[in-house]
Amino acid sequence: MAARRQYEELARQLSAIGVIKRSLARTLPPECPAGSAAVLRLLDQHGAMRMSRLAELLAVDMSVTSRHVAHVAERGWIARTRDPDDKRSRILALTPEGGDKLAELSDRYLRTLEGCLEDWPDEEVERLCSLLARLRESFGDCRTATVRGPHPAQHSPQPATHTPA
Amino acid sequence: MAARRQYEELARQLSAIGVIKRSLARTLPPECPAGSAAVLRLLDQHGAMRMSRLAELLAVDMSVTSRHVAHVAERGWIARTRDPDDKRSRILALTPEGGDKLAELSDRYLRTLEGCLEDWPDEEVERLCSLLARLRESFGDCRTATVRGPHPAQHSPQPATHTPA
DNA sequence: TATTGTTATACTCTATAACTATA
DNA sequence: TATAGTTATAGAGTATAACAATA
Repeated sequence: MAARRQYEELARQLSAIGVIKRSLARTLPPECPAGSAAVLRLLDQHGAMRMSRLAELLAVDMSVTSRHVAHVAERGWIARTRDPDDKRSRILALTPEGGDKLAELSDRYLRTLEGCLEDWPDEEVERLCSLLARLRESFGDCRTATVRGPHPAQHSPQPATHTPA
Repeated sequence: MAARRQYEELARQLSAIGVIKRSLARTLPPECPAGSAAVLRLLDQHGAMRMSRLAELLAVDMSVTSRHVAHVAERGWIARTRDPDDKRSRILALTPEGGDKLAELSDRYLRTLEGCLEDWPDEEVERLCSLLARLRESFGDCRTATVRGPHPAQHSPQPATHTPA
């Protein structure tokens, strides 16, 4: 259990990560913003899946997922087919064009990352990854146990417990 | 220099941090969203300063800073006074009311963080903080050296080199 | 009735560009 | 002419709620 001072520092660091994400997002072409890229990446990594599963991996609401998916589907980067076993569901799969797009994106994105972190030793990158993964786990686990405090607007029992990517 | 696989993993982790930030942001009262809270926090931490300095610490454009500042100023949480030495500038300072508000926010925010990370040893929190700080440094340093790639819409020479909080 | 997904609406955060006022 | 800051506008991302189709 760390000191409050450390949590303050962590809060500062977390709130400042935005600048990095925006920096990386700027490497993406205008027709494929970050949300769309994430959809392509997850479908490539995990294979075909349904909306609900994708929403879980993205860790956002399904309504948001639906919009991202519509965007990439309109451009032919993914295919949506009805699930024969449950006609409410749609199965999402990366198309060859989507695969090409993803390769192109990843190349630019990862080269930028490499460029910025070229002087980082392997182990540091590894360590950062695993600490971030663990951070997400810790947050996922305590999702229901939100601090109840003095101010009223509290959405008490949190919705579904996402367990993202 | 790490392997591409590691950068892919880091990219995944970075893109998934959003869920944590949103989780923490939900602890804030509606009248003081994250942007406003960040302004209060930085003025408390660094003392009075001008807009341009605050924009640098927030690592966002000054136009964005201006709006956040207007929001907290309207509520009496900060005071804006003209700089007598340069009447274009305005000096921003936390008011007592702003200090109270910040204390209230921080309490909720940090208790949530503590709750989620209660099983983390000190050193892990420390390590995560310093890796994140270093990540921001690495990105700040390579800000001008963006990868030039196949797609045209490249805002070549990046704007000012922010060196945030 | 419950679940899967879509759409409408609203809000936050951000950047670019045009503008005002000082320097 | 250049700089500090503001405002107008536009775009991305998100959530909530109402809805349609299916289970």
